[in-house]
Amino acid sequence: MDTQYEPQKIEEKWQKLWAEQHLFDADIAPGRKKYYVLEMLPYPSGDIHMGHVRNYSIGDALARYMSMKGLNVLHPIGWDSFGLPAENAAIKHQRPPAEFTFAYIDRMRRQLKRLGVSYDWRREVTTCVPEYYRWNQWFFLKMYERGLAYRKKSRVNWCPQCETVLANEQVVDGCCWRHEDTPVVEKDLEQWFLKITDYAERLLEDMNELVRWPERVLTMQQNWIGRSKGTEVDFKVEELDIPLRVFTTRVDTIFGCTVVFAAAEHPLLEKMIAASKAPEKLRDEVERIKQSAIRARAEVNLEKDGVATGFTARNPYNGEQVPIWVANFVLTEYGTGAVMAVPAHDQRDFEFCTTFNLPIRTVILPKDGKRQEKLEAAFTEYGKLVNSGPYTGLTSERAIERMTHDAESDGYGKGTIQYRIKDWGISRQRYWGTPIPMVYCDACGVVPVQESDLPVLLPADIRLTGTGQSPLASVPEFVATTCPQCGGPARRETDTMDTFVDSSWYFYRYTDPKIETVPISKEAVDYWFPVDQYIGGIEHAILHLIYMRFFTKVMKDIGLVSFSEPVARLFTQGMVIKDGSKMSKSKGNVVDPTAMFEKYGADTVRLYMLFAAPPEKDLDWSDTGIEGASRFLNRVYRVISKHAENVCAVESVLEKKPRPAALPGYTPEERKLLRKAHQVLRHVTEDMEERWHFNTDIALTMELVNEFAELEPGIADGKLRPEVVKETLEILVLTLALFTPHIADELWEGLGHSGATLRVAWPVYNAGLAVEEELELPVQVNGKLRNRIHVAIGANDEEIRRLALADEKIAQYINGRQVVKVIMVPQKLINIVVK
RNA sequence: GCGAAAGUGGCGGAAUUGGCAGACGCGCCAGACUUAGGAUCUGGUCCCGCAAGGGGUGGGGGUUCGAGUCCCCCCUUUCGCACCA
Repeated sequence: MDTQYEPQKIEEKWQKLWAEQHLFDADIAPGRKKYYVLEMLPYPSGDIHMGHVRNYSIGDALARYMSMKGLNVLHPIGWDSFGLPAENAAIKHQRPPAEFTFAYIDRMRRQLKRLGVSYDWRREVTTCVPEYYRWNQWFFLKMYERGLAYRKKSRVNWCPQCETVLANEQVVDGCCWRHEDTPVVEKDLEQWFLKITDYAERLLEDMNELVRWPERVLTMQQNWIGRSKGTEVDFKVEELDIPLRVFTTRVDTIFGCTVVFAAAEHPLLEKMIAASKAPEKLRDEVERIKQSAIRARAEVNLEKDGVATGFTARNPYNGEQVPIWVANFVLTEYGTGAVMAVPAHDQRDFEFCTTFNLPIRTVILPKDGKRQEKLEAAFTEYGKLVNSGPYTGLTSERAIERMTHDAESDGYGKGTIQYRIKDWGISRQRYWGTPIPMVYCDACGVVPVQESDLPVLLPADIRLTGTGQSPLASVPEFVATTCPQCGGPARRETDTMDTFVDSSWYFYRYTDPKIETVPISKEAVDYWFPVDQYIGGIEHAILHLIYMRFFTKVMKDIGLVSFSEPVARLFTQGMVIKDGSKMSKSKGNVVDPTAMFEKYGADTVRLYMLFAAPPEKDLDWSDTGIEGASRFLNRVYRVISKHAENVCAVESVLEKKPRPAALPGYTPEERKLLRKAHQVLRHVTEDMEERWHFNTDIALTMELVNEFAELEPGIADGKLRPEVVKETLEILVLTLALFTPHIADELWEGLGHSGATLRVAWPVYNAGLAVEEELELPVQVNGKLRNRIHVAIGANDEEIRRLALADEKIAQYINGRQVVKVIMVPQKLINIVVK
C-alpha cells in the first residue's frame, strides 16, 4: 500500500468499488432480520450544508454497524423538492422552478455521493415528479371521501405589497419577509383543510407506543395538541333570550363569576349591536377591541382592554345576572369564543377586573382553610368551595365532577374536551407544489377529480410573476376543465398543497419507489416497517413529526397499513453552529462541506462531526478541531502502512472463534495491547446498541493508537508477534469503518483482506481478554484519596482490606486513630473511616 | 408567565448504576529531528504552593463513609409554547 495517505484518491477508489458491487442495495429477504435507518430527506437548495453532513454521518455509522452485524439494512434518501425557494429563484431568473430543482438535485446528489454515505440509490424518491405527487392527490381524495378534507373560509396572512398569501414562516415580526416595512394583513380566503383534529385523541394516546422517542419531542407534541378537559356552560343573554356558551376548565369557580367575556369576533355580537341602544357606538368600540386583539397576536404583552356591551348574562347555577364585556384577550378560535370571568381565581380575569373596577368574589379557599386578607393575585389552585350554594364545602375536584353532571342533567351544559391543535390548512397560493385535485362546477358545486384521472399535472410552461393570486389561475388551459360529474365546463382548484403533505409519507415510498398502481406496496411495507431509526433535527419536533403520524393513522383507517405508528425510534441531533450561532448565509458563518472534502477528504469531515460532540448536542465548528481529526487519520494510516506488510500474510485471529481469556503464550506486552483492543471493541459495541456517544468511541480508537505506538518498539525484539499486531490493527480498522469507511476499507485491504469492511462480520469482543489482570484500587481515608494499591484480579475482600490497611502511606494517615469501618466497593475503591 | 434541557480547565468535551473529576482532542509551553516547520516525535499543561499539602464541577444548604451525579432553595443560558380560560 501507499505510504502516503491521500484521501481524495482513496475515497474515489472505494466509492467506485462500492457502486460497482452494489454494496448498499437492499432487497426484501424473507426470514432475514431487517433494519430500516431513515434520515430526514433534504430540501434541494443547491448545496449540502454541515447539518446534512452531521445527520448523514450519524445515520451512516448506524447503518454500517447494523449491516456488519448481519442485518438487512434499508438506508434510502430522497428529495423534498417542491416548495418556495425554487419558486422564488424561478421568479427572479424567469426560468421554470423544475429547472432549478433538478439541477440542484443533481448537484446535491453528487455531493452526497462524495460523502460516501451507504445509500441504496436505486430507491431515490423525488417528491416533485408526477409519479410521486399523484399519490398526494390520491391521499387527498381518500381523505375527502372520508370527510377528512374540507373547505372553509379562513384567515390567511396577506402581504399587500406582494399581493399574495404568505406562509406563517414568511411572516417575520408581523411583517412580510420580503417587505420588512409592510405589515401583514389578515384576509379571509377559502382554504382546504385536513381534519387532524379528528385524530387528536389518537395522536395523544398512541404516544404510549413511542417509548423510544425523546421525551422532549413527546412533550412538545403534547403541548401542541393541547388537550384540556372542561365544561361548557350556557349563560342566557337576558335581553335577547339566547344562550351564550362558555368553556371552562374550572366550573367549580362559577359562583365567583362576575363578568362574561366574549371575543371581539364572537358571532353573537352582531345581534347585540343590532339590539343595542347605541349601536353605532358599540360597533366602534367592538372594532377597537378587535384591532387590539389582532395586534395582540403579533406583540407579546399587550395590555388588557375591553368594553361593556350593556347586555347581561344569567349564570345558570345561581341565577345571577352578570355583565357581558368584549375583551381583547379572548380567543375566537379556541373553546367557544367566550369565557366566564372569575377574577378571584384566574390571573387574567383578576387583572382585567382590577383595571376596570369589576367585583371580585372569592369562592375557593386553600385546602388548609387559610383565607388571604387582601387579594393581590388570583388564587388559582384547587381548594375547597365557599359561597357556592349547594356545592359549598366540596373540593374542587369533586365539585367539577358534580357540577358538570348537574349541567348535563339540567340541560345547560356538558362535559367536553378542547384541543389546541387546529385543522391543518394545506392550501397554498403557489405554483411549485402538488395541485389540489378538485374542480368547481357551476351546476354541481365542488367535485373531486376522478381517481382514474390522476395525476392532475402541474403545467410546465408558466410565467411566474410573484404577484397576484395563485399562479395556476393565470394558466387558462389548466383552469378550464370539465366537471367529472356532469361533464359540463368547470374550473380547477388553482391552489397547491403544503409541502408538508409530501413529507408525510415519503418514507413509505422508499420501500417500493417505482410501484405504479398503488402509493405503497403492502408486501414491501410489511417487510420493512416500522422505521427502526429515524434521525433528524429537533426543528421538526412538531409539524412534520405530527403530520407524519397523522398520515399513518389515516393510512391505517383506509387499510393501507396495519399499524398506527411508523417510527419505532427517533433521534434528534443537535445543530451545527459556529461562533455561537447557527450557520447561515446571512450571518456569514457557513462552512462549506465540499470545500472541506477537497481539503481534508470526506472521512476527516465525518470523523470530526462525530468526534466534536455527542450527536444530540449542538456542535461548535472549529477549524483547528478538524485539523486534529485529519492528523489522527494520517497517523492511523502511517502506523498501519508501516506494519501492513509484516502482518499481511498472517492468518487473522478475528475470523476464528473467540479464544480463552489468557493464553499462556502471550507476553505481557501482547496481553496489554489485546486487552486495550478488546476493551475498545466492547465499548464501541455496547455504545452502538444504545448510547451513540460516537465521540467517546472515537476517543477510544485514539487511545488504542496511542497504546499501540507506546508498545510498538516491542515488535522489533519479538515482544509483540505479528498475529497480535494484526488483531489489534484489525479491531482498529473495523471500528473506524463505522465512522470513516473509505480509509477503513483501504487499510483493511492493506492488512491483507479483500473487499469492503461492510461485508465483514462485526467482531465479537473477547470478554476474557478485555478484563484487567491486576486492579489498581484507590484507597481513601475519610473520603479523601490517599494512595492506590495493586491487587490481583481474584483477590478476596479480606485480602484487599489487609493490603490497604498495611499500606505504608495509608498507615500514616490512620496514625493510630481508631478504624471505625472499612467500605469496600468491589472493583472500584476502598474507603477507611477513622475517628 | 408556563414547560423542557443544560451549566465541569483557555476551548470542544469525558466521568453509563452515588465510588480515582478533567479521558480523548484542540490550544498553549518546552524539547528532539530539521535549511525550514503550519510535517513528525517526546515531555508538560485544573487552580494555589518550591514542596509537603490544600482547594476545585454556576451559588447556597442537605442526605451519605463518599456527591459533577441524589434532595431542597437560588442564579444563569438555550430551546419550545406564549393571554388556550
